[in-house]
Amino acid sequence: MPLRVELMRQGGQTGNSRPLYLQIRDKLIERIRSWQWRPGEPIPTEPKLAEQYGVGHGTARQAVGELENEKLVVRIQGAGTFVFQHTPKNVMSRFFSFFDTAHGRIKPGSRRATVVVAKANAQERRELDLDARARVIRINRVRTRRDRPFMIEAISVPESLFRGLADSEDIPDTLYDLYQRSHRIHVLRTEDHVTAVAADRAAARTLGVRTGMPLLKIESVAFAIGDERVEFRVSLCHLDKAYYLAQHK
Amino acid sequence: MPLRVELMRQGGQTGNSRPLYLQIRDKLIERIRSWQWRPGEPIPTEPKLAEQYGVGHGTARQAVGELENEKLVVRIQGAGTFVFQHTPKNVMSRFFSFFDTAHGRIKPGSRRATVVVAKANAQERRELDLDARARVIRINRVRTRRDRPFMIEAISVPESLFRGLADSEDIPDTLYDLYQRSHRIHVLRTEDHVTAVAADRAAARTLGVRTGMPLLKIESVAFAIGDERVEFRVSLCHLDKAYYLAQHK
DNA sequence: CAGTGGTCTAGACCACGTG
DNA sequence: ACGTGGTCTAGACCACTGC
Repeated sequence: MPLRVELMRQGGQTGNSRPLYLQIRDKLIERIRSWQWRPGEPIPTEPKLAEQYGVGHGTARQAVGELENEKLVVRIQGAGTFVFQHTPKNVMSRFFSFFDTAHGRIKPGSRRATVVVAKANAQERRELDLDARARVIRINRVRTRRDRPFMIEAISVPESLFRGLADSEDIPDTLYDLYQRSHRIHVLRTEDHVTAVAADRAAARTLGVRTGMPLLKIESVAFAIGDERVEFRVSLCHLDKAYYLAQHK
Repeated sequence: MPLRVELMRQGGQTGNSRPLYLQIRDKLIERIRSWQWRPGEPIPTEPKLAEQYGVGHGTARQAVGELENEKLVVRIQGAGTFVFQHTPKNVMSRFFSFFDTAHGRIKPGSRRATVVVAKANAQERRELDLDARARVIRINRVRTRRDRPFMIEAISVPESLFRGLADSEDIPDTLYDLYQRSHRIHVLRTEDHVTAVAADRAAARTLGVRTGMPLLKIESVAFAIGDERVEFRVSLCHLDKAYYLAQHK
């Protein structure tokens, strides 16, 4: 028996007349967020969604179009509509915005990753919206470029959302695909606060530069479905013949 | 007599079957680019566009929707659809991405603007796609924050696109609205290359910091309709309790 | 109140991917 | 060949703006 859902029609006297396609959008997002449809899996076809929700196919289509704009699904003509799946490749191209002046996007390596669990400090609590007693998992590592260190990353995530992450054998180059695969956390966007700082003694030694050398400092928060803050990251970069790319539209 | 335009219908045997709504989108963009419809002015209503191009209203609507996504027009329900108009306010919020750690977006002032015309150097020719003999207009100025210098801007634009700009009485705080108003150049996006550098003697003196102080350096190219490169800008910023914001989606 | 853009429907056909 | 998403049509009604 086909599932049917009641929606607030425009004619309703409640004044609660959010457009049908947005109400359906919300329900579809919830079905993705709740893991009913998993990354890489097809969602029902547009005619089926139209039938399930008792609307015309144009309206169902409009709802799916919203999900597509928010990059929650990918439509492939002739094949179907699939829940967006983070992969190392697309995570890199979407969220890793460091480029070599001559040779395109930097393909970073990784070194010396350490993982610890601790009580969240004030900055972590603020950036991740945590309460005073919350704990975080901290990942520290050095990223390399042509096998030489160029960036120090200090990553903090709420322990409550990432149970088990601290026990991981090793930390892969890209995390957002891991977050999605293993922790059902679907990162949709990041916000980077960028400044320039002088290398302190420790950073200088790690990066192989002189103390006082100008470094790019990026404080970044990642947001998941529902604009939930799920990761705080501080990166210190020594950019030699390289740059950080930002676009404004 | 109503204007009629011939479009390539899908049935056409040429194999040239670009969707109607995209063909119409192109024609609408051209009418905006050519100044037939000016910034702030309404474009024809959707029923009129449908009639002009001999398509259903849904198709005309889809074409206008594309323009809206590209921020070339603004739709206002009940009123009409208007060519997007840059204003100091919206230029700031869209393209000036410097924030005070405590108090939101920085509202910069401006000092000591100088304007000169010269032969384009190698970097300008590369960034602006100019040939060897091309000339540029260079604007140099110091931007202030709470009345103190915090950023040095060196702006270069092709003389061929900005005739008369060099004779301007004074340079306003925001340029993209001026470019649109006085030179018919509609900036749609910018691409920023960000690095950290040490302040040299001149920069340090201008910004009131010690030589060697880490500064944010931003090399930015502005693109207009048709992805034409229309401005190259180098900014040197001393960010004290402030940051540059970038978002990735 | 007339006219604008916004939502919704139903149906037709096209382009494409898969089996 | 079939089923998917993509395009296009025609018509109805709603929500909003401005006269």
